[in-house]
Formats: sequence, structure tokens, C-alpha cells
Amino acid sequence: MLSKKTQYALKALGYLAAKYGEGPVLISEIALQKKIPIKFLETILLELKQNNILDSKKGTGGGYYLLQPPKKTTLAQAIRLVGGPIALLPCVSINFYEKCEDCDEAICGLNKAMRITRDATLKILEKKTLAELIDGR
Amino acid sequence: MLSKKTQYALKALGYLAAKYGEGPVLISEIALQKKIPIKFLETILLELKQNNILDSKKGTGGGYYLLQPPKKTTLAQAIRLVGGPIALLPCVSINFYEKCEDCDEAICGLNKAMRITRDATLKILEKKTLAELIDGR
DNA sequence: TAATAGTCTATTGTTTAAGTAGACTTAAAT
DNA sequence: ATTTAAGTCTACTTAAACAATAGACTATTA
Repeated sequence: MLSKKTQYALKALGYLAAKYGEGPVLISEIALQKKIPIKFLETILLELKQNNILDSKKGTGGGYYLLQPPKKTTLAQAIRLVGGPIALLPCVSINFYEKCEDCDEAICGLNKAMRITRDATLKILEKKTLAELIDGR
Repeated sequence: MLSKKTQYALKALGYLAAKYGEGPVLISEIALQKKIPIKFLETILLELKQNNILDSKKGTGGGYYLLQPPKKTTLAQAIRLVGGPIALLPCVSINFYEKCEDCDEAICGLNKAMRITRDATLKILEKKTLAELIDGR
């Protein structure tokens, strides 16, 4: 299961994807529409900005907006930036790999099963983009 | 990512699968071999017993053992019993479903993407069994 | 009846999530 | 220039979930 933080990030990105090209969107608007605690959302959006997925404008008429068209960012990228691992186990994670202390990965049955699972998941998440998060598509 | 508890459960089940038919296996042996905190493992095994995946014997020569042949239990069953959701979001979970407060699931893009991901994951985890957790298979 | 090994209750520590408060910065509108 | 809007940054607090530990209790075998 994805963390709340990641879930919120995906919802916010979907909201911004739907409004792409319409100028900055208020944090408060996203928080209200997607039912996200506003202070928590602040930190999430800031993190996404620092990772060059979003940009922002201060002051009147300010807010957040996607730096690139929705199709340019995959769900796999988005999840990894804020939420961390996509794989079910550390020992089969690509970006958050940790070695098992108790097994030889070359012959470990659990490792093998989870690697296959991860590949199936990634195949989907690396193809889908923020554009797919827009409702009714 | 699966919780530590679920990871430990899968490792223990894999160990017991490899020893299926050889009589009871000590908690302490599993803990030692799979590097699992023994007290934590105790509670996990007990839970698996209460869910009728394992049985146990007390006293000298006692220990835990699989109630059924390894092939009879799928990884999806095992994960659900101890670890909970397999899906990435509550709103696409089969066994731990929770409704979204902020979206109409029929048209929600995020819901759709995560449902497709879940189906791909389940297709694998419902086919693989504890037998596949035995090393070198 | 002594030793073995699982069972049960209770507690502690750590991490994540969430909420709160307030000061600061930038930009637009007046 | 001043006011207002809105994001940025720092700090603290609380609550819940997750992980780990301690010790007493029960059942079984020798």
C-alpha cells in the first residue's frame, strides 16, 4: 500500500494535470477539492517542486503548476520521488535496494517471486503518466 | 512495500515449506536461520496458526509446521492474512476496501490506473504458492 | 517432576501521519 | 509605497501504527 503522502501527491498531481495550461492553482484549492490536510500538502508540493516536477508562483494569482505537460511524467517517477519503493521487498527494489541478510538472492524463492511481481507492476507504472490521472479519460 | 511483519511471515513460511513433512520446526531455529527477532516471530506464527495455515506442538520435539502441502497456500492468501492489503490504494483493495472521500471511482483516473496495477499483481500472487518460496526451485 | 517449547499479557520504543503556530519572502493590486 | 495574497521555512506537539522486548503461564515429553 502506498503511504498517505504518496496518495496525496498523486491526487494533487492529477488535479494539476487536469488544470495544466490554466495557470497557477492554489494549495488551498487542491487541499479542499482533494480533501488533503493543507499543511501536509504544502510540504508535499514543495518537495515535488524541488524535484522539478512542479513550479510555483508567489503572491496574488500565484499557486502551483506542472512544469511539463502531464504526459512527460510517469506514475513510476512520481511515486518514487515522494513515496519511495514500488517493489514489495527491499531486496527487489531498484531505487531503494537493500541486501537480505539471510538469503542468497540468486536462489532465493521469495526474491524471485517478488522480482516477477515488481516487473509486472513497473511495466504498467512506467507506461502510465499524469495524463491518465485526469478523471474520465 | 510489505511490512516487516509480512516479510518475516513469508520467510518463515518459506522455511517451513522447505521442511514440510519433516515434523515440527522450532521457532528459535526459524528465527536464527532467517534472522527474525524471535519474540516478534512468535506472534506472527501464532497468528498464522489461528488462521489455519500452520499448526504447532508444545514440549520436547515440538514446533511449528504447515497444516497443508506448500502448494495449497497461495502467496496472495499468506500476505492478506498477516500483512493486509496488496493493492496500492485503499479504494482499489479487494479485502481492505475503503471508499475515497474526494472522487467518483467510476471516472477517477487514479483509481483506474491502480486497479490495473492491482490486477497484474494479483494475477501473479494468486498463482504462486508457498512451494515457490523454497530456494533453488 | 524436570526440562522443553509454544502461549499469552503487558510494555516499550520508533516511525509515520497529522495538526498547529508563527515568522519570512515574493509578487500583484491599490 | 503600502497592503494584501500566497508560497516558504522552522519548530513543536499529538496520535496512531508498527516493531521489538520481557516475563509469566501452559502443555508435552522424557
